[in-house]
Amino acid sequence: MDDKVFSKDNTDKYSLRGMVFSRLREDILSGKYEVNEELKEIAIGEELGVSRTPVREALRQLELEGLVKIIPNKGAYVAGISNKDIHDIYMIRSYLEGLCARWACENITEEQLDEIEEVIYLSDFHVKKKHYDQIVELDSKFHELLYAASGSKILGHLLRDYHQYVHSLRKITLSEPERAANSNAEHQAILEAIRLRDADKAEKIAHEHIIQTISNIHNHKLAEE
Amino acid sequence: MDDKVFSKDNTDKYSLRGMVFSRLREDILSGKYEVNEELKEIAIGEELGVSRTPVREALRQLELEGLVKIIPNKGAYVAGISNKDIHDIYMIRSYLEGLCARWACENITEEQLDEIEEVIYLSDFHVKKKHYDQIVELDSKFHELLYAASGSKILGHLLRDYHQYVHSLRKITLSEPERAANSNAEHQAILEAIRLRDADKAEKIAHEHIIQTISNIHNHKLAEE
DNA sequence: TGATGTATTTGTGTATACAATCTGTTTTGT
DNA sequence: ACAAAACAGATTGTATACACAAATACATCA
Repeated sequence: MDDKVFSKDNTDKYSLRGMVFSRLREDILSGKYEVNEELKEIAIGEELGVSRTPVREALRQLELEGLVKIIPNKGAYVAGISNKDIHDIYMIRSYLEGLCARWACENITEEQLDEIEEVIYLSDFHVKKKHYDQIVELDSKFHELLYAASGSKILGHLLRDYHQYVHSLRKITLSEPERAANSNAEHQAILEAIRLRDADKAEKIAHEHIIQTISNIHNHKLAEE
Repeated sequence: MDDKVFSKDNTDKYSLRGMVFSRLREDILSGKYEVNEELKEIAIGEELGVSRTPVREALRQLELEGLVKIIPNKGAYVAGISNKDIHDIYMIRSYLEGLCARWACENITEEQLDEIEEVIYLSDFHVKKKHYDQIVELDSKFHELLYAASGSKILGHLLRDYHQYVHSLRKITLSEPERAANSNAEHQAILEAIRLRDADKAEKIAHEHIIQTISNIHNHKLAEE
């Protein structure tokens, strides 16, 4: 529900530009637009009931995120992300989450450790009850807390970006019961390693945690088709 | 010289927005603005001789890059990057360049291998002649070719971003003769590993290559102060 | 008929005007 | 004297108007 916690900036729902930005990103990621489809500022503006200005700003930002390709004096086109892109993002994340866990070993406070423990504990409960929405929410929270614990503005920024990027996918991946339980067990293991300040182990487990997620997505995709 | 090669999008010099964007980024990274200094749209517009519109769009994009913090209805403030941020970026890069080298093992073509070899060969020459500008240029080119060889749009995008980010710094780091020579030797080693399709080795060397750069920067910083 | 040049259309690039919002201060009432 | 409210100034948020560039269609000419 409360997406604010995970958004690093004010890019969200507090201005027309933010609205258009989120909306377009959602629509592109969800496949509402064809890849290479032209995004006309006026048309989008009319559809959303705003003028060109917020639309323009949103498009320029989406370009930086790589979801839109802008050709000067010509137009904006949907870039979209392929299955390979998604796979790449997870691979990249696997490395960076590892690094994040490593840094967390050096920087995390007792309070943060407790907070993460609480999240895992709560998540365990919801896994048993099969409350998938809460599980997804708590999974996000776990990673968010880890990002904060890394003590790195840059790394946090980056991981949050990718996290949001694949957010829609994650709802799917975690909705498979066994995976949700395993995932939580892995979170537990990461926490333990960090608590013991075992950087090598924490990095390794966090890394493998994301790799696990990849194979899970892969299975899911196969099952779909 | 030819910066275009490294820019993934048209964010550069082909529009007022692009101009303002590059200019502001440069100015923020080079420390022309104080951290937390307010960036007023009108003032910047007047200084650069453009209206608010391109300035606004540039600021919104810089926010996404993390260089500017925008408080809604209030203003834009310089976020800047600290020495720790730079260190973090290099650490992140060390992992990602490793991954990049790994993927290059799987995807690189013979032509690309030859091209990289040529760059290294040329660079060797300029190192001996102490042509620092060309060395920096070729170093950029080496990495750029590797990014392309990874076959990953996402990873390439990301690494190019960070590469640009620390571009000003890199001019310094490579201008130390021994480092330039060592750096080139490391490039050679990376190339060899990739040619032999030894992913583990390629990843390891590429990773350590960036780590080396970090300690070099560290030394340099110490020498400065 | 085909090619070329021009006019029209469409859409972006930029500038400016106006509305909403925030901040700090002054004023006013107790 | 102090607190709360109202006001003034500045700055951003949005809308609109105009300028420019690109694409297209059509007409003209070889």
